[in-house]
Amino acid sequence: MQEEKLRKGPWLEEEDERLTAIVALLGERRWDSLAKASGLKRSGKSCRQRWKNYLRPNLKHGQISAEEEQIILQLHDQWGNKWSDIARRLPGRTDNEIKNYWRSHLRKKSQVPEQDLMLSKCDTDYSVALSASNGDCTSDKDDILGSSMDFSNEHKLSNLEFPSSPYENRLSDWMSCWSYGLSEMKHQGDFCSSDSCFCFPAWSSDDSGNGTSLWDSSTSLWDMD
DNA sequence: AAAGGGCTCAACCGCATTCAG
DNA sequence: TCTGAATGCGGTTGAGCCCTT
Repeated sequence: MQEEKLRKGPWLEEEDERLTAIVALLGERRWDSLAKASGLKRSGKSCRQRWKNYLRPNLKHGQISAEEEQIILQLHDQWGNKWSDIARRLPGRTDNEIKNYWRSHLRKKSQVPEQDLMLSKCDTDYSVALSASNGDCTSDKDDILGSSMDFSNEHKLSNLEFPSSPYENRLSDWMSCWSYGLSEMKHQGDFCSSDSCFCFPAWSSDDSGNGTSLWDSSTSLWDMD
């Protein structure tokens, strides 16, 4: 059997759309399976990274503000190269973005030599960190559904092959609901995100919208049973 | 206008950690 | 408890853009 070669390099718009749609459907986990399910010739790892750093809703893509810069400087002073920790204090920013920004803009500004930073790391009161606001829930991806859904027809999700783990079996079942689910979601007109998770407002059922969501917010898991 | 050097940022890589069976 | 898979993280790379000469 010949393993198909995985794509590398910059992502195409179509790939982004596919990934966005499949993550909306299946959630942010099991990236390998998700990569296969999407039909993308990308590794799960690559999909995960693309999602986290670029496609995830609520990401800010604009310039880092002066306040944000101050925060980065301050936290980097405190914690060193803990990019993911710093990113958590800056809603909408990714660790990658902060890391790049620090390297290109702030490294020279930083007063502390890099090797000393590791010594000064401490778990001081994180409250410095800025109660970051969250209101910024607007998403550029409002039209995700509209622009991406056609691929379900073109790319034959039904042809997917999954190994036989329980999750993947259930995933297969899910895929068979694909078309129905999408049209239903589209009808609902809104699948919003909260933090890093998508949740479908109502998955199925009657016209009144009293559907049952399969997203279990208490466990942060999809209820596939 | 062309060359080249520096900068930015998306993406890759490898290791560490966590999770699930 | 062990082991393999999945995920998280930080460092590095490289393409493309911009600025200077």
